[in-house]
Amino acid sequence: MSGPNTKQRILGAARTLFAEQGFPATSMRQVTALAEVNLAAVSYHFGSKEGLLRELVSACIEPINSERIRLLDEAEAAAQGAPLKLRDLIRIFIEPAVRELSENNKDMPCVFSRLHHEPHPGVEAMMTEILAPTIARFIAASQRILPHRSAEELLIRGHFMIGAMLHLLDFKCEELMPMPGIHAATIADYDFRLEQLVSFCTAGFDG
Amino acid sequence: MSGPNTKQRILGAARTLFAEQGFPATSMRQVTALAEVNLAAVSYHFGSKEGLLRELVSACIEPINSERIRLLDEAEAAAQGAPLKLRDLIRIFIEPAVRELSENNKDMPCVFSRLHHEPHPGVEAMMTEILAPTIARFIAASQRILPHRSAEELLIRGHFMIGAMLHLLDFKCEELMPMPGIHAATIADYDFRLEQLVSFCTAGFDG
DNA sequence: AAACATATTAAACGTTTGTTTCAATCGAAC
DNA sequence: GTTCGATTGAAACAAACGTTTAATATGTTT
Repeated sequence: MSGPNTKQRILGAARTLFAEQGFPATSMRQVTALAEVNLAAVSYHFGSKEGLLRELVSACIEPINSERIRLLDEAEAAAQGAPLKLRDLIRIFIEPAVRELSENNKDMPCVFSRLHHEPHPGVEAMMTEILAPTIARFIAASQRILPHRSAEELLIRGHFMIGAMLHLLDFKCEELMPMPGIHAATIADYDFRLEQLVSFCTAGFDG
Repeated sequence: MSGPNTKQRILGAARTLFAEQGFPATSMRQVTALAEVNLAAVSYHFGSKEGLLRELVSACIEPINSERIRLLDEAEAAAQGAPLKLRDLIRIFIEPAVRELSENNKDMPCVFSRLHHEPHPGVEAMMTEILAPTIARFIAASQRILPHRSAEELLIRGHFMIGAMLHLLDFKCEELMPMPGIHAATIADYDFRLEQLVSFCTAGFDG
């Protein structure tokens, strides 16, 4: 029994728990208990714990990534061969990920961030496989904007941008916030975060 | 028997394995096998698996952190009350961590990075406890340098800097590198990485 | 109504986990 | 040389792990 869609419930519970505890520390019994389904349902629907992870990974990454491609296609078509503005390019890369933070499930970006750092070999390969075309296009576009910078400089700065973005996605406002003179609500605001990150990376890329 | 110093061997093995696989995915049997010591030695010397983690955390963080404090004291004394240069302040924060990458055990920065993202509650508390004074001083110093920026802006940009730095520390050159026209040796060079990161963050902080 | 693939259940599978036990061994102080 | 605390060794502990099994229920097709 257990509700109309067992598979979706498992995915939802896994998303929450993987975000909170990480993949290796989360047991299938925790997942199925939270999803209120039978333990064997994971093996039945996903084959294994790793199969569940792989399906969750694509569900997390694919939408963000294809939105990036879509925005990039759109912007490059509108530019008609001219280089994009650096700030626009960076926003195209960052905004789809940060937007998940405010719109959809708030666990998703946290999983997204954690997966980037997950030492699990299958996940690493999957991430790079999905992200490689996007990164290649991003580097190419940035080379047209900043022709005086070497490919190595742009690549490593792209990595800095990803690191800053992931750290923001994984950022719980409650943690480091007992600081004097800090208005927590300001930092919690998604638009503030997004604009700050875009500004930081835009300046950093050409700095 | 098992060598002159069982405790050190366990710490070394744990550092390697935690860096490769993360804390939850690493078993005590793996650690003691690599360290070539008896399984019970972990409980004897560290009380528990978590005790081992906690001791490893301080061993990883403390030297980096106290070096930051030392450099900051030194620079502020030399400045005689005048604000530091932004680039110098950022270098003070970044260089001690990146230097571990080139000088000491190459696993250490990877653990350091991974610990920042470890959802383990005890570790999170420990990290913030150790890092809080340093971050507070860094924010205060940056406020003197960039008085036109709000405390919220500086705090969140400090977070971006930490994210970029951690992502660099966790960065394995072999992973994303099969890219056309990229000279891998350039990116592998620690001085190149450090200078790029300092430039990126310096520009980003005031961008 | 009978047959069917699909889905869910409860129970158990064999392993592996972190930790403990207790005897054996070590290294110095007396 | 003996005593004593500190350390190591081999073995076992209960608990939790991912996965599998066989039986039951469900809903659709003949």
